[in-house]
Amino acid sequence: MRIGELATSTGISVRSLRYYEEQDLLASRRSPSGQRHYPASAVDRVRLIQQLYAAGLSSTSIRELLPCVVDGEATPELLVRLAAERDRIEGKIGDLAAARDRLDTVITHATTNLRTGRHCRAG
Amino acid sequence: MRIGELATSTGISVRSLRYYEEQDLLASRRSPSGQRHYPASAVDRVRLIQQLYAAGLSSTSIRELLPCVVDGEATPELLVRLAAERDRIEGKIGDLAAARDRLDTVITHATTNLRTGRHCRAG
DNA sequence: CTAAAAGCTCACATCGATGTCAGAGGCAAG
DNA sequence: CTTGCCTCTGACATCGATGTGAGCTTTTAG
Repeated sequence: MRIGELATSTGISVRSLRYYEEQDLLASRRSPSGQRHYPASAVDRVRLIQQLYAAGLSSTSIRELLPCVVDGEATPELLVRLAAERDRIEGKIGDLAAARDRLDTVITHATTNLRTGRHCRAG
Repeated sequence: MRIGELATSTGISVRSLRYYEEQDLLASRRSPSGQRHYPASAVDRVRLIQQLYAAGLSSTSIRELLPCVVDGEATPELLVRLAAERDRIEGKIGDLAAARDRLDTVITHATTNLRTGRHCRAG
């Protein structure tokens, strides 16, 4: 498939797909005229890339780790990097959960206040 | 306390504290010579700001929501914004958990492969 | 008093993924 | 052939929190 179709079927912009290629995250065959062509498997690959981006990995990290994530095999050094990213993500989950809990408390409290007739500017 | 002390006791740079003030997130009294002075409670406030930043809120969102988070009271509109942020955070937690699980799977798999003598470049 | 340390403002730099625009070429349908 | 849509490269713009440096004033320690 060509880049436009990959874009629509993944929800990722054409610009980003070209950027992924530039970052060596996503390969493409080129037609004689220079247009990019992708196998059907590219859809999953793009989704995986997006998942890792969403998890806060940089292009560099994804480039290094993606082969292992796809293959399920890694050198000891890469295993260390994988574990480090995993721990970073775990830590971030904890931070987010704490913030969520804080907001939940506020929401509960504020809702109760509203129900009992008080609001922000009232005493 | 002055800005340097607040910086060291929160681990936030002086630059960032001034930025928080510029963003109306953190107030200060000024001495006659113009130096910022903070009450002891500023430490907690800065930590709260950081927590919200870490949860992905923008300065604008924090500015709007911070009073409510501190007071525990909110107008119905703010309650909607609070809930929206909460849901966004919740979604992000889900994304991160999925990525973490993916990495965990890879780590487990790769570790097993290593133990049984295989590695990245072997068949 | 003096020198170091800390504070002030202003302004410009950074990073990274993505948006956007320009100009040119490719390709299918009329 | 032409029209319209897709694609190409290359370059510049963006956003937001923070870094950094200059030049100057205030505070503190000796």
